[in-house]
Parts: sequence; structure tokens; C-alpha cells
Amino acid sequence: MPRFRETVRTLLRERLLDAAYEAVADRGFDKLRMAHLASAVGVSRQTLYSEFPSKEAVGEALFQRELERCLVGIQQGLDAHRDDLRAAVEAAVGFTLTLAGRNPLIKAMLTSTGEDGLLSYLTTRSAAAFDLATAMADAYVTEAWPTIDPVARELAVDAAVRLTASHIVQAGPSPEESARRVADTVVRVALSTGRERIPR
Amino acid sequence: MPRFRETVRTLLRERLLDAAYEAVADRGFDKLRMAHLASAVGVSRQTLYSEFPSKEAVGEALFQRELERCLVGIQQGLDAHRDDLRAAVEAAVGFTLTLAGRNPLIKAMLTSTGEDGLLSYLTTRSAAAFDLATAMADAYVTEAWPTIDPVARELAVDAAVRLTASHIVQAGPSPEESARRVADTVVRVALSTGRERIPR
DNA sequence: GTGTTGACACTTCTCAAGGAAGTGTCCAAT
DNA sequence: ATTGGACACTTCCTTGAGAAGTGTCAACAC
Repeated sequence: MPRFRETVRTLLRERLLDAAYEAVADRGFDKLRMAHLASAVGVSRQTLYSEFPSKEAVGEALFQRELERCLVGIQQGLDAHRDDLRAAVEAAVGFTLTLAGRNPLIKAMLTSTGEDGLLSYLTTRSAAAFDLATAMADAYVTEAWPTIDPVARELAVDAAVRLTASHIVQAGPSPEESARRVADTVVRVALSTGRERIPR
Repeated sequence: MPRFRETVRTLLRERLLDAAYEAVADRGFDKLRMAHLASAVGVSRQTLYSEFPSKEAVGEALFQRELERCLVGIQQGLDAHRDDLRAAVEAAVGFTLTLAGRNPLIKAMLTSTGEDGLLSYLTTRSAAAFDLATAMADAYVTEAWPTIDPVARELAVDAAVRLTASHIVQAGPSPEESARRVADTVVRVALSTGRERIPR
């Protein structure tokens, strides 16, 4: 079986996405030209179309790859502090905030499609990212901190994702400070029992 | 002193804003015409300009009035459950979510200015709304639940505002369910001490 | 078989020009 | 005070012609 066929295909795919990344980060998604993309990698337009059936598919793949990279970074941030929940959350959130703040692709993606396209992106795409990030974080906490109450865990994970997203949109003083606050909040939720009483 | 002068002025102001509300909710802010607005209320264009120096000022006042109405509703939701923090938060959040979900003005405001205008609105305006809502909620909790730890209070209020905004953007299954979850999370944060330990 | 080239229909962007309509201001009239 | 008209200026809308881009096809080259 021609195994190398697939590796060649995925290599081509990667190089196409690399070129697309650069172009999109530089001039925005709607300025991206399929012809330029093909010639930048050194293939014909048809080869490109055999890899990605449409320009939209390129954007989709680009988004997915970037999202996965982001999740890998988060995962690493979490794994770097397996003994300290607060530090783990703080690292993961801080990584996400600094990445979202600098990543040119994200901004270019958002400013790419005019008006209604932006809304659809902000809803459809970020909804998928939301679900993925939530699922990943939940799996991590379940595995790394199994003694945490499931209800508290679910609420904490949801809060972590939503608060992080909120700090991306409404940036606080600094990513580090935001990460600290989010981590503090998340830990308090995670370690809560739901049976607390108001102090005297 | 001509007290009634001012009342007439504010009455005119209210009627102008009412007419502007209808027009903006119907066709969007950029389709709003100053001439239509004036004639809809039955005054000349100049009278309108003496009340609002520019069209932008109309939008500003409209936004402010709507925000204040929203905050009043939130305040009432909180005050309706002075003995139950969870119920108070749930009522306030639920009110906000249903209001934001149905309010045609908010959507019209967001879809009004094309492209970059949307971003400026989403940042500048919602930042002001954020601060106001946060300040109000903090003042309420400080007064109604004085025994709550200040650090926990601040984190809880911040989480309440941010999570509510998050649920406006990324709507959950239903406003009621979202409100329940937000209230649960907020209460857990509010009643936390920051010294919790992970269960054995 | 896979990839390239050129051609194709169709849609979308890009200007340019002109006219229409809207904003904000001023002033005489009431 | 409020009005109506007139004003300069800007923005919007339409029209049309041309360029450029997308997605598909078939003939061709390796």
C-alpha cells in the first residue's frame, strides 16, 4: 500500500495551510486568492482544488488547525502543573489570552467576512471551539483531579472557558492579572460543595 | 422659576427617544433619519438639533436609556429576593438574558454600523455597560450581604457579569437554565473562602 | 493515474460618474 | 423659542463597463 502517498498529501496540505496562514494573517481571508495560494506552494490550481474543494474549506481547515494548536498549548499549560490546580488553570488561561491577543490569524479571521459573515463566524465557529475546549478541559480535570465533585467540576470548567473568552473580548489590565483572577475564581468553584453558608 | 420648562424639555426628549427607539428597532440605526425623527414627533429639525447636537448623540442617549432600564430591571430582580442570594442572582441573570434575547434595539444597535463600527460599539459601549453593571452589582451585594468576604464578593460579581455576557453571546439551551447555572456558580464563588482543600 | 494547462460560465469586486439624499449650520420670519 | 428655507459638505445609491476570482471540465504531459 502506498503509505507515502498519504504523507505526501498531508505534507502538501500542511504547506498549503502554511501559505494560507501567511496570506490570511497578512491581508485577511477575503483577500486570499486561490491562484496565489497554489502558485505560492508551486502546484496548479486544480491540485489545490483536489485538496480543498472550496475556498471556504481552506478557511475551515485553517481554523481547525489553529484551534488544535491552541488546545495543545493549553494542554501543555495544564500538564506543566499537575500538582497545583490553580497554577495549571492560570498557566492555561494565561497562554490562551496571550495567544489570542497576539495571534494575527484570529483577528484577520474576524475582520475577514463583512457584516453578517462576522456574526456567523462569531457564533458557529466559536461555538465549536467552545465545545472542544470545554470537552478537553473537562476530560483533563476528570483525569487529573478525580476527587473533585462532578457538579463543581462541570461548573468550574464551564466558568473557566467562558471567563477566558470574556477576557479575550473584554481585556483586563494584563493577561497575567486576568489569568490570576480567572484561576482564582475557577478554583473556588471547583472546590465548592454547593452547601456553603453565609458567614454569621 | 420655570420648573415646567425642564419637564417639557425632558418630555420632548423622551418622545424623541421613543420615536428613535421604534425606528432603530425597526430598520437599524444607520437607517434612522433625523428628518423622520423630527417629523414623527411633530417638531422641526432644528428643535431636534437643539436637543441632540448630533445623530450620534441620539444613539448615545438611546443606549444610555436602554442600559438604565436594563439595570433597573436587574435591581428589581435582586431586590425581589433579599433573603436568598441564589434566587436573587438567578432572577437578575434570567431577566437580563431574556431581555437581551428579545430586545430588538440591542440587535439593531449591533447590526447598525458596518464592520469597524460594530467593533467599536462592542468594545467601547459594552465596556461602559460592563463597568456600570459591575459597580451596581457590587454595591448591591456589599449592602445586602455585608458578611461576604470582600475578595470573594469582587470575584463573584465579576464572574456574574462576565458569565451573563457570555451567555448572551453564546446562548445555552434556555435563559432559565443558563440563569440557574450562572447563579449556582456565582453563589459558590461568593461563599468561598479561598482556603478550600481538595477532598481526599 | 496523477498533475498541469487552458478554456469556460458564472459570480463578485472595482472604479467612475452622476444624481439623490442626509447631516449639520445659519438666518430671516413668526 | 420655534420654524422653514437655504446652504455647503458628505455620504449613499445606481448605473455600467471592465477586471478579476471561483469552481468545473476536458485535453494533454509525465
